[in-house]
Amino acid sequence: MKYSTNHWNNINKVYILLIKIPKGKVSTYKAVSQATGIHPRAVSRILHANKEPEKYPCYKIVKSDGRLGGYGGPGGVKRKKELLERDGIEIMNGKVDLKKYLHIFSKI
DNA sequence: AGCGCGGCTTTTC
DNA sequence: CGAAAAGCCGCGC
Repeated sequence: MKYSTNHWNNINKVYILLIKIPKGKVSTYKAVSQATGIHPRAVSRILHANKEPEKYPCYKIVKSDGRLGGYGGPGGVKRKKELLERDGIEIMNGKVDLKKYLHIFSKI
């Protein structure tokens, strides 16, 4: 099988990667997917089911083309944008400059 | 080159 | 069991 199916292990990996993202950087669903071996769909699902958003900043995960995608928290995407800007990330035309702000994960 | 459409995979209700 | 969800990729026009 191409992707991991161990629920607990997958969730763990995603959260670990999330907290490893330094301030002022973001990541993408795809990057997390590749780093963890989880399907992008599953990643989004895990992030949405995140029970501790303060610990695991799901807002730092954007789509592969730089757009924010969605946000399941209060305020929706607007809130997500604010949080990103608070971290010093510029959002131009509703998109994040991945070349500047994408965090590359070291091996997991 | 840009837009629209459908398929794919996993998790949750 | 069936459907939906915070996405991604490939194809056709």
